[in-house]
Amino acid sequence: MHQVLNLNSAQRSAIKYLETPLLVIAGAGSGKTRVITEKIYYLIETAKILPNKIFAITFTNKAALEMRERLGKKLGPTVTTEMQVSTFHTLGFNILKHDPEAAGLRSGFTLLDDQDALNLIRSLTEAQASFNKMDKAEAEKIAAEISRFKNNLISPEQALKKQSQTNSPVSPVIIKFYERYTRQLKAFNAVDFDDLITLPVKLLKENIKIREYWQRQIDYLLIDEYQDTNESQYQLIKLLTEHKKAFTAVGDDDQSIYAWRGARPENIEHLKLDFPNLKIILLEQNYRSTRNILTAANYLIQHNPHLVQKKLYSELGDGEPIKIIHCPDENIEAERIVSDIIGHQFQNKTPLSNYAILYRGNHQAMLFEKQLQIHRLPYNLSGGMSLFSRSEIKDILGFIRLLGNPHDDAAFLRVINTPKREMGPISLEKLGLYAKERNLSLFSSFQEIGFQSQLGLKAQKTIEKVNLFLNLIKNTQRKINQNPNLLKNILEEYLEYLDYYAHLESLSEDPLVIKKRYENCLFLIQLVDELGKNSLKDSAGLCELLNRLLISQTQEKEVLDKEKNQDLGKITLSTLHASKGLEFPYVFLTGLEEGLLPHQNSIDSNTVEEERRLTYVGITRAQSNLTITLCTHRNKFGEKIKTTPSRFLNELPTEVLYVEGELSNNQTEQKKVNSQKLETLKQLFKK
DNA sequence: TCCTTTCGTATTTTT
DNA sequence: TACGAAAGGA
Repeated sequence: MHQVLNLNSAQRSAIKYLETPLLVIAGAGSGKTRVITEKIYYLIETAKILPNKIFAITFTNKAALEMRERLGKKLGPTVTTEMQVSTFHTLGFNILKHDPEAAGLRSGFTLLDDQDALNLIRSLTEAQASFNKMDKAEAEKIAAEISRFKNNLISPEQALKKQSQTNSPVSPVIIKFYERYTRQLKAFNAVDFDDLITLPVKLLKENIKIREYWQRQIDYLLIDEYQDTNESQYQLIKLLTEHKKAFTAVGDDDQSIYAWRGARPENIEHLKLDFPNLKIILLEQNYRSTRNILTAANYLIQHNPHLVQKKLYSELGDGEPIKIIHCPDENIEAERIVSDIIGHQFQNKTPLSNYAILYRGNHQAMLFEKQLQIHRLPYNLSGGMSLFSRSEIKDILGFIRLLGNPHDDAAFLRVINTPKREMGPISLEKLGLYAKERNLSLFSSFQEIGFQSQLGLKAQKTIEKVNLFLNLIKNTQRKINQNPNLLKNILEEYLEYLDYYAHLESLSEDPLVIKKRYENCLFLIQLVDELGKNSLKDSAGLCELLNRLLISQTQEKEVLDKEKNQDLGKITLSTLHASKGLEFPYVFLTGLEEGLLPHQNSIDSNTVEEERRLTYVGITRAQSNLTITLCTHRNKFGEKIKTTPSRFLNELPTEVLYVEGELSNNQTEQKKVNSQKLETLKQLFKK
């Protein structure tokens, strides 16, 4: 029998417990990932469950990849490839792909990313005779409402019914949009990201055969970050496990920071009700942080109501007190933190990757960036735009999508006028109208004589240019069907044909940006080529390839990883949200001011508890040193405004705090202190 | 149709 | 302040 070493008793029992459904409440830094991977190992080695019957669900591709990596080290690559480690969305996609017709789709359906979805919603107003496109903010609101309906598994009809019965706060206009949007997706044979969960739920609910098929596939299910599940994801879990009831959910209610995106931490409570013999195990020993840091975290989170009482403890010693620094304003805050890092790094020869600066909103990052650039310190910025939402990538992706399915209207709209072919919104509206009347795709409509004569004589040039482009697509399709391996060449030729480099040059002045963007294009081509190497049979197969690319941006990760490994010497700049799951020896938690953390909107909408959890997440990122900063004044929309210290500061125990002298409230004085410090450092560096 | 100016508005983000 | 989107001119 396999021995599990170096684990505490709670971890061990979480790994070995198989009798009933299990919920593991895993505090920050309690070795959660370790427990999941060890459990999988245990399931295979001791419980003798076949690897391909073990499913593990995560929220992000990053987490899925990480888990795979860890398992690979332990179990070897062959076992790992058999295992089903995937995100919710990938699992949903696989379920849909297995039986597309039963889910009301045709095979080769298109996956719209949220930008496409947003554009689709915006285009719905145009057709509604009001000629002005709705503004972006409005569309985003509607998209969010639609998403909320979907996450709660409410169909347009149900929404309408509910609307008429109760005085629901959602306007009938939005439900109308929801209904039209759904119809439109169906017409395109397209799904959005939410559909990747909701359609499988519907399918499994209604179709016993398919439900039983999937239940048979899964002998044991593990769910990571359970507190982040929304209603539809929870239903999916329930449907997949209701037969065998063999699963482990791992989560932490105190780290639930995505309620605004539909996550329902109360699903922890639902699990108890739906599975009465649910076993709950708490992981409370923290292996990450010193005692002082954990004391602060425990005190803070105690101010939130709890269903399950949990108290993290550490055996790593008291460590340093938590430093609190008041700064006159945000510029000095940034200066101060950066100079502290420089000083500390110089004295201790610590790698820069040991430092993290955390903040509530992305706009705060700019100041830190500026300071780091001044001092030529390399940094890693969290978030940023995903490769797939970059415009240059969308241009190529749109072309590939059209090759896979010329009737993909969203893709058509994306590429038809980039670079400019004199096909502006007016002609496009005519085209859209023409297409709608005849129930044709934009691609087909444009080629009809009837439409081209509608455009009139002035548009001869436009027609010529667009036709040239449409013919290119048709010819390229033919080429791919003859030899799918030519894809790479074809795409490279396409860039040249477009004179895409020149196009990029017209968009930006910065030669570095232009180069980077062009490299992104080449990278994408490489990616598509590798992904399609052995699986691509014809142009229609491009659809699935692209869907996989959109759901799992995994390949991008590989490149990023290479970069990351090279830059062990980079400071991390991250939002609090993006910092979840990470850890750093030295953490700076910035901007603890009312209105910023907690954010003003959360104060207005009574969701300060989530902000407290966000702060809790921030504190528990720190391993040995935590510095909290706040400013007495902060520029807000161009105006300097006096701030109030965050209420969270009062919720920390004074005995673990070291508050730096209030005397430096004076701006000029603080500036002097900063520059003096830098001077001494410069002297030191010279030696 | 496209380029420039002006205006309005401001969390968090993954798939 | 700083960005993106609406509006107005060529």
